Amino acid sequence: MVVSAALQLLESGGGEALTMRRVADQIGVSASSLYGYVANKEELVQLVLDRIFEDLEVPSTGSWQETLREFGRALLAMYRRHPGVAALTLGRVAVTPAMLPLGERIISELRAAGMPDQVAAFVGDLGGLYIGAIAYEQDVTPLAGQEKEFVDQFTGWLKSLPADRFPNTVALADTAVAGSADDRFEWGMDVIIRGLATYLVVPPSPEGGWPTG
Amino acid sequence: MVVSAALQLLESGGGEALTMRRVADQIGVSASSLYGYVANKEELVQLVLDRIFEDLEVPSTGSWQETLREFGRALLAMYRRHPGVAALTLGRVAVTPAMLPLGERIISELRAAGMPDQVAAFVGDLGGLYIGAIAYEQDVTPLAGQEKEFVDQFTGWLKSLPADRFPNTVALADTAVAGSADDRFEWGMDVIIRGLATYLVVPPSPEGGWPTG
DNA sequence: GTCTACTACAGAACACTGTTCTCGTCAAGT
DNA sequence: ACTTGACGAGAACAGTGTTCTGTAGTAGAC
Repeated sequence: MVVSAALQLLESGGGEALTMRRVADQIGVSASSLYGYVANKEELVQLVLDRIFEDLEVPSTGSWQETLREFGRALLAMYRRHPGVAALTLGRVAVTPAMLPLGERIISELRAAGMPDQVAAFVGDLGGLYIGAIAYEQDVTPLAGQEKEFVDQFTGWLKSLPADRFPNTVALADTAVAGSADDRFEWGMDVIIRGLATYLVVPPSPEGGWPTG
Repeated sequence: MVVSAALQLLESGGGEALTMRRVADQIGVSASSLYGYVANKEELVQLVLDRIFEDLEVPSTGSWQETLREFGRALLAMYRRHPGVAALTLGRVAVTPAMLPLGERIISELRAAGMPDQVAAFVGDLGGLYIGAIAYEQDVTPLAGQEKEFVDQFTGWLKSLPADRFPNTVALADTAVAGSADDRFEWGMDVIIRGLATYLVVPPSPEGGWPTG
């Protein structure tokens, strides 16, 4: 009830809209009465996080690489559906009951593929941080119409730098902003997955390309 | 003047201490008068970020791997010296003038090592996100004395899960929380650096270990 | 039937936040 | 001497999370 109202507020207004008074209004109750349902805002946030991760599941693919990639995409898509949530997961020990089956499946798949235990245990931390940070960044980034103008202005600034002091920065100005946000996200996941692959006890064959799925 | 006061507040009280009224008090001025020095809090934050990145420099090492690693450590150490700053960089297009020489040096080193332009241009984004997210997490995490107790409690919770439904989670409970925060950070950088190495136009020789410096 | 205990809620209040508006003071320029 | 402009203080506004106090209504006990 209260978490549904909170989710609705997040969807329509982002993280700043998640206010005790607004949640109370949403369910037709005074702000002070909210504290009958919930101890404080922190508890409300935890409930929201748990609810949200209930909708996620780890896809069944052939390879652990593709599983990680697909799950990462689903996670990012979920963050995008609920703006403001990424900011809530960062800076919080965001391990809710709903996450347990997800972590279990991923660890299982990684171990089955021959990944050392230490790596399998840490990969959730690394991936969660990366995707959470990306989602947070895109949350707060200037949106829609302004974005292109902003990017152009930023590129222009980089290009206008003195080429003798910043030759590489100037040279790569266009490259740095090339590609969509999705492209950058996919590339980052690629780096991480390629890095993880080097920990396999059965090393991949170098010729024929790296196992990126 | 104002940024020095702001930095002092961050050092002693963390991110929540950075308040316009407190900054004003620190320099012996009323809150409203602060707006004579600074347009708004956002501008003050940008000034703080720029000041902070002035103290950083990219070390000169033999390999690009060691350079990335050393710079990453310096960045994390800087975040730790100034609690609350990591939260400011995340969710903000945190490219200040003081960062330009740093980015230039890193891009230069990567290109010289044979890294494709696209990778060299993106690596700052990926690394900055990862380190910023880690620093933010450690910022907000319960500190000092409580930490060990909290970790033990968390491990206990994981181990108490039904082993038939979460066999891998239970099995790796100890492994997941093993190692210090620094260990986890170093490992994450290792994954990223190993992943980046796979993009080199001159591929590293697989036998003899991966080039992790 | 009456009284009591308890629950759910509302309203006001407190200590904050960023920001703006208005006012006063004081030094420099003409 | 008078004006102008800068500088800063104080109050105020619209918010925030949270707590305290009071007030209905309702269930159960005698």
